[in-house]
Amino acid sequence: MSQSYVEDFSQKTFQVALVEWFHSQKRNLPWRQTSDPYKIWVSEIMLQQTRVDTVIPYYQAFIRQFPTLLDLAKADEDAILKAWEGLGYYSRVRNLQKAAQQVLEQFNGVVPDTREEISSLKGVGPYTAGAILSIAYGKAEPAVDGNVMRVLARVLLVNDDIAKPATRKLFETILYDLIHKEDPSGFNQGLMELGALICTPTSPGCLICPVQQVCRAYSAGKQDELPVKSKKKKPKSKELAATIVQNDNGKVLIEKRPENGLLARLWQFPMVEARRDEQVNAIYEQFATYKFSLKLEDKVQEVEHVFSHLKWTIDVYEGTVGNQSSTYTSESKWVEIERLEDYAFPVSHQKIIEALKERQQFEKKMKGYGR
DNA sequence: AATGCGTGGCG
DNA sequence: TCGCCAAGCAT
Repeated sequence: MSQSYVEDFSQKTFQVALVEWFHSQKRNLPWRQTSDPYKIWVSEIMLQQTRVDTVIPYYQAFIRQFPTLLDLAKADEDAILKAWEGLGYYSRVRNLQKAAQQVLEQFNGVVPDTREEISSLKGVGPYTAGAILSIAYGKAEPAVDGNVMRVLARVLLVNDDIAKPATRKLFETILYDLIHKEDPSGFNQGLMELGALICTPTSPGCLICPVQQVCRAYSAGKQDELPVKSKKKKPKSKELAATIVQNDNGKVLIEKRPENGLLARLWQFPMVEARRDEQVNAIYEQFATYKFSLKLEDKVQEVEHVFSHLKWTIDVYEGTVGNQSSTYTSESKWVEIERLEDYAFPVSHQKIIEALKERQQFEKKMKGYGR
């Protein structure tokens, strides 16, 4: 019961201390310079599972490139993916664009200000809905993220496992009571800011905490035991082979990843899943569907790519083809090495591309000495 | 409810 | 070196 958690809790003291602390100590972040719901929305999507320091440059570039909801709605998919390159969770930006189009079609171009309407937008879940409603529109709606659950688990001494979906709902219920009705924006952001700066996952700064006097975990000396969070499984390993195929124009072959799933719609070098001892066969089999014949050369690199649930080991090979540079599918294309930067690749491939360019430089130099 | 979906930083 | 983490959402 949420009632039992806030019963005998000095709500007003907590609210006032938190909000005053936030307004005096808050960081000066780019998305705090605007009241434009679209820009606040973009920042909230970027900040999902992503650190502030990582987001800042992406946010600034994104807003410069897509200053309004309309600019985003009409942009090319390849352009928005390129703007998101390196941020991860790429479905976020595709959902964001779909949602921008939804706002144009269904809400006359205005980001809606009710929980029901805003929750109908692609990629806007309970947290993001509450964040936009409170920060952009001043509505007294909870915004429960990992910071908020950690802070409240400590302050209110909640022992529920914060990895369970039901626990987020418990905190939402608590917050409808606990939220500061006159300054929901400062209150919600204050909870998150406190979690980011003071009430950190390890070694929380209780000695300088603005709500130390009302914190139940601190009173009980349990701030290091909370929150309770069950562990994730460790990523499963897969072995893959990628091939850098070059034609005699010096262009390399890239292909677009599938519509859905991991790294959806990003580009990559042709890649197959195969154990080390079967990779050469697997590669030839893969290229049997193309209209040219492949001459496979050496393995040149090995790259690790760790996801939250997967671990790839990619062996990188080089290969060449003759004149015929047509390809079998429309989702593949030949690209000059200098133009690879126009396409959005996963981070593993940025390492591969970097190494490829270094090899090219080296060969160029050796050729110069040879003559 | 449980799982899939990225990346970089840190102790 | 490596597990854990950081302003979650879709299915």
